[in-house]
Amino acid sequence: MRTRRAEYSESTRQALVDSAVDLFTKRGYAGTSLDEVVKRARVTKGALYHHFSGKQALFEAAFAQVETQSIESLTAVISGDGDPWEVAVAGLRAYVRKCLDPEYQRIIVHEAPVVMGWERWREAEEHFSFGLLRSAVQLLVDAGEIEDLPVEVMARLLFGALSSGASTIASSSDPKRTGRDVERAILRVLEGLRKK
Amino acid sequence: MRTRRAEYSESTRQALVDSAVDLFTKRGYAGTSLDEVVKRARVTKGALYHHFSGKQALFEAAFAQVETQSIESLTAVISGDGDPWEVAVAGLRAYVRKCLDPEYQRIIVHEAPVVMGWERWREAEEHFSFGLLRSAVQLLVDAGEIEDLPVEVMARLLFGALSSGASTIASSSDPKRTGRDVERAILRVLEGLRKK
DNA sequence: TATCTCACATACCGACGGTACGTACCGGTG
DNA sequence: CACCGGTACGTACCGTCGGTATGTGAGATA
Repeated sequence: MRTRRAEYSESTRQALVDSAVDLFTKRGYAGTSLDEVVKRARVTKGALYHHFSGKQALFEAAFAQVETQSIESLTAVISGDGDPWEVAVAGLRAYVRKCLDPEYQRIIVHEAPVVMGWERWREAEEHFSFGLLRSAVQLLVDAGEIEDLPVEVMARLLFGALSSGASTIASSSDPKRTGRDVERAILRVLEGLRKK
Repeated sequence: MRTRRAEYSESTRQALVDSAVDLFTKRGYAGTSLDEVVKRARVTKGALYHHFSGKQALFEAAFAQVETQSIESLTAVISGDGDPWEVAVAGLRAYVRKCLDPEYQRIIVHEAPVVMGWERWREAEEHFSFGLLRSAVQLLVDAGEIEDLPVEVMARLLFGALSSGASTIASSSDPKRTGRDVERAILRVLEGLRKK
């Protein structure tokens, strides 16, 4: 049953999350006040605390929204069932591009581990970007394309390297050039792991 | 001229920084109140705001202290002038060990980029751990040990991978095993970049 | 229509970062 | 030795912000 009240409620919740994503991206978690969030969403703190248990919960909702959108755009790239190596390379490129999105970079890469705590962040990432990356690495190992080092660890290292690379690109004075360098370096590292 | 007054003052400042390092490590930046810091240092906020312009400045002092200690222990490892490759490997091992130190991991790796802002963190790191790592990479390239990809980018990627790897080890249920896996994986990546 | 419920709004509290101002003590000067 | 200037704090207070308790009105229910 889809009542009108429920629609209003969902709309309010969505407005709060959108506002949160926007402000957390611009000013960070600590720099964003809930008063600002509710003001931009044209509601009050009563609404916020009705939908979320607190600031942390609101952040996690913003986190989930950004990650969900990312997953959608990434799976579209990966779902093609061509040569595993080609697919993996395309996925890498797509992920680096994603990391350059301000929302993703600020909320997911930089703030989330601190705000949610590294342990909880890691757990949440299992179902999102990191989970996807690990499956990709697993595919490459299964296909015999790269050495079969422990997948979990390999994925972690790659994840860290990619995030760091994306941050470097984003704050570079010549993003285009740095972007090419990062891509080439990552590909070169993968080539180094490739079985002949 | 080393007056007694200056010694007292320096001692007070040091007590504040030590207290800050300890509390920031245990509870993080946001979770640490300045009242706690000054209480543990057995002074008041007046003293704190005499020595530091605010909470951020106190954090940066803590950051500098932890990094300075790290630099000292790392340069000791690297300063040996043996085979560049051996020195680099020893340096990598030493850095991963450093990342497992709670103070370093929490303050430098996790909190600093968020608290100081990524840009400022990057700038500060030029004179500390990252600067050291980049020189090490530069040495390997100059010695013709690895491919001469852009050093800056390579160092960034390696830095991110190492930090991520260290976090993985620290939160692993079997740190010893994970530690070995991370070391092996990193070395394997470097081998892949090695010129034949 | 009467009632109930829930999705908010309003008013308020305590904690915390930061500031203004007071003060005691050290170190130099006549 | 008396005096004085400045440094190194301590104390009292303010504004902001996250969180809570309670009121209320529109929409669902019978």
